[in-house]
Amino acid sequence: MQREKLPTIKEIAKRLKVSTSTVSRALHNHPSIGYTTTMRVHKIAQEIGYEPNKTAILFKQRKTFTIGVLLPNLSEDFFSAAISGIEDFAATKNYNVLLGQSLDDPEREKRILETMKTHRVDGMIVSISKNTDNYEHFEQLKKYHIPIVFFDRIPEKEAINYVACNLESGMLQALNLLIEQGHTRIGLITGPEQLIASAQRREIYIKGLQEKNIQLDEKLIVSSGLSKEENHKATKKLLSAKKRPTAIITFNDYVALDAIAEAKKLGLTINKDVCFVSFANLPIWEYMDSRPIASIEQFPYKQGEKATEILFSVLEGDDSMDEETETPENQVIFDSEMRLHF
Amino acid sequence: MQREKLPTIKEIAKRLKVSTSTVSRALHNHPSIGYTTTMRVHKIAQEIGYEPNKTAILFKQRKTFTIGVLLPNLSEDFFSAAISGIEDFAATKNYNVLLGQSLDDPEREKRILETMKTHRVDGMIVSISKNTDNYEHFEQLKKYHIPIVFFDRIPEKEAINYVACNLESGMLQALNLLIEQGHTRIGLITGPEQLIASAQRREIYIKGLQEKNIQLDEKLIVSSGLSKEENHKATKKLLSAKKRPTAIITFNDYVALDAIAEAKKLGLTINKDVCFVSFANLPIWEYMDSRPIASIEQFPYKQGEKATEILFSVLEGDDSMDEETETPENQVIFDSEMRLHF
DNA sequence: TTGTACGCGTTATCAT
DNA sequence: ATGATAACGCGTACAA
Repeated sequence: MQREKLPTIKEIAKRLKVSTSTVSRALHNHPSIGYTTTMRVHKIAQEIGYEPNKTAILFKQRKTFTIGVLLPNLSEDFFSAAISGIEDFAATKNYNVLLGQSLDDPEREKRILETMKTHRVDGMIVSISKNTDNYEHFEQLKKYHIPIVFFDRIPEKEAINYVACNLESGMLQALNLLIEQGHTRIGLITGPEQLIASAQRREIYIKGLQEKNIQLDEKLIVSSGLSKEENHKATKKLLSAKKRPTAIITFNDYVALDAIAEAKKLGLTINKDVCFVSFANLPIWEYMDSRPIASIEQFPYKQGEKATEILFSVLEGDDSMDEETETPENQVIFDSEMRLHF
Repeated sequence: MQREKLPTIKEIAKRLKVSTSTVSRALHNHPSIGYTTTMRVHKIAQEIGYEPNKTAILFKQRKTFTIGVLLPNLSEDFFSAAISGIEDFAATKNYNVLLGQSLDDPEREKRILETMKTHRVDGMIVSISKNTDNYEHFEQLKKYHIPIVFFDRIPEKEAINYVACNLESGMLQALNLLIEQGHTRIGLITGPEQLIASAQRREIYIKGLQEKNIQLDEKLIVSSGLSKEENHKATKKLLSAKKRPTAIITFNDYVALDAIAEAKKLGLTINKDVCFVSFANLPIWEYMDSRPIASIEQFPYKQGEKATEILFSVLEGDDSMDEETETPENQVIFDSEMRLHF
């Protein structure tokens, strides 16, 4: 079971007939150790291929120099971009990234959190699963002094650190664009009712229309469970109405893909009979002819990076008052931006 | 610097006025400990929220229950699928996944390997960077008894564990399909010369044509540095020749995207004037009208999963003879398969 | 059935 | 300038 022994400072000490403390200090170039001794230690260390045993150090220091990242999945472009941001930032601090995908399964999420906890990660960055409705397991971590920074999919709680993206700015830009282009019947495909993100989109949509004095038509708002079938259904519902919308804002890019496919199937020409605006920004859009006229960019890389930055500021801050680390600076909201595709 | 102290078995021992060993055994439900004692220990442990300190255990056991994963990037769909396979399998063994992206930068690759080593991961799964030409840093790990399983992008060495995908089966299927459909002038866009993958594709291409008695035209083989510009250039070179090919096999999906865009720009109709076959299989193809007629599927998820399985078989195997763990079973090659898109 | 003592590799503290 | 020793938290061989 036990793995082979690797060279330790003891070994070096024995060979040089000095004490382990001398070796330890020499290796850290402590000024109190004589030049020659220091040199000899380094030389032997080199020769026998000594590497400090981090597990021992971590154990002693009660730190792991590892941050846990828990997110729904890596297949979505959004999250793989986010983790790049996280990893890049963590690398600058010589931290490692322990990865877990919840796959939007609350049970899996809980299990992963559990292993992260027992592995004593120094902190966590979390984007919660779609179906999570209780946050007890996150509270748990607080007891163990493991700070969490949530990003993008954040729980509805007060005292948390988070990074998110404000959809309003981008969505209003998009609405204005559509209205300027003469669209008056603008549809909205939101996600499942229980998702905050769905409610948000709906509210901003309504607000935006009001600002421009456009009469709200409840029939132009439909929701989808986000499966392919439901996306198709939602689109069909919108587009086969008597007074069909000439533009549709979709919950995200994956919905947009299905919606565009469905619109084509219904014989409509994209960007002529009907055009789309979508949240997030698949890098692949530029290769597609039938694409939304605009995306609402939510900066996944930037979000990941910022979340990590916040996590480190908490980690490096006073541990003494770690009950209340959630200051305004630890709650960051980026503004989304509309990006034109044509 | 030091983090707050968490409950330990000492604490429990003190409260119950028993020895730490009793507590330790009770927590493991050791049969030698009396029922009441065991119960009392569990109760207190529960109350004060005791969690075994894994870092201490790992330190003692010289194991970390963590595998390191080093791959070029997570933006490519191929790798994010692969890591899902890895993570899923690792989870079944209660192992964690430490992640590192080389971004195809050999220096970064080296650094990541270094941190993985000092963090004493139990094993590694690696897909090497595009530009790596020396494998010393991998040899290093062997000294520290950290087994490596390579996948997909594997070094040209004998004694290694690996999982890869044999392109031949899929590519021959694709060639045959094209030939059956009447294509005789079939172009090939390979990658940079120094990549093994490029040579492979070239060889199989030539072999496939020979088998069907089709005269090889060297002009139909071009290589690209895989940047967007080079992809466009390579495509242009093929398609603007006097006797242009009616079908093109591209190095991968990203090349295909650029090639298709370029073909359109040249006024050609995809799948009529010219059609494409590509390696890998972007899930998004189905949403695109202008897509390759077929993909050569390389099963990233399966590769990741299998690589992890092999890693565990090595980890669980005899440590005694760890010089030569590379047995035939540890060198797995999947057959690629052609998948039609229409 | 329970307790004592030791070791894992390192560093910090207190001597010398 | 260097050495001896304790401590981090846990598991376990050996004693009682």
